[in-house]
Amino acid sequence: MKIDAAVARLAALAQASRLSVFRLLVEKGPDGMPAGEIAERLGIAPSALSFHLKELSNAGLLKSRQEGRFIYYAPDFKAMNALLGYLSDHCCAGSGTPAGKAKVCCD
Amino acid sequence: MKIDAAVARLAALAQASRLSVFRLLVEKGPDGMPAGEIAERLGIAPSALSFHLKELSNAGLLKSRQEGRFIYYAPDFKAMNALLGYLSDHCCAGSGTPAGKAKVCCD
DNA sequence: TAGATAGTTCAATATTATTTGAACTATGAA
DNA sequence: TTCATAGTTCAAATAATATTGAACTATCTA
Repeated sequence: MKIDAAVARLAALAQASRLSVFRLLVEKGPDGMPAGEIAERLGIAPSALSFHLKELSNAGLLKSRQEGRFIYYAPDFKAMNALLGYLSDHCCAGSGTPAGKAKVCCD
Repeated sequence: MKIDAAVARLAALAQASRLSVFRLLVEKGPDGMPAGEIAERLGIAPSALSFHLKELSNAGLLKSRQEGRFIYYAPDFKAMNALLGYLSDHCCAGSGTPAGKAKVCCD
């Protein structure tokens, strides 16, 4: 992963509403959750949620699929994993575990 | 770690200059590097660097110590590790490894 | 078809971040 | 004490983000 992608993903997660959205979707799992339900559960206005979902999607952290008139959003676990790998390799070496050797998250 | 601290740390890293600073300091190790050398190596204006160092420090990601008229900055590996643990637990479960069981980074 | 529901987009506003250069503080050396 | 160095702080300008409500598109149901 390049530094620009890492910055983009970190920025996507560096906002309370978006981090809450992402956490909720991770909890929900790969099937995802329709936008309306996310909005309702987190108390976010629909248009604001759309904006945040787009930010997360543009950063590559969310996948979506349309089902009828619902749009289901789910985490892209590979992308999140890549981010954790990047942080582990470049931002946490030098204190014991050598870069690239740390086991991170969900493989 | 609470969500607010996670957001603060993510925001601190979600900026190209700051992520570069943090990476450089991780590479350098626990002894740290004086502000001037960071500025020179990364080509950042002193006042801008001060601003970014403060952001990273406020987020808890950097330690500093004064030595003569130099101020050495070094990563707080524990803080970074806590962030990775948070992300691993809350933002990456549901895809194999159960939350809290993933091995992250530099223990 | 019309009406209702699910989401998005847009424009306006408000809020936060970032950069710049000048002024400032503190330490060390002559 | 005076000068130079290392860094920080401040205020102003700019740029990037986030929120709101209204208008819009697409899908479903009657």
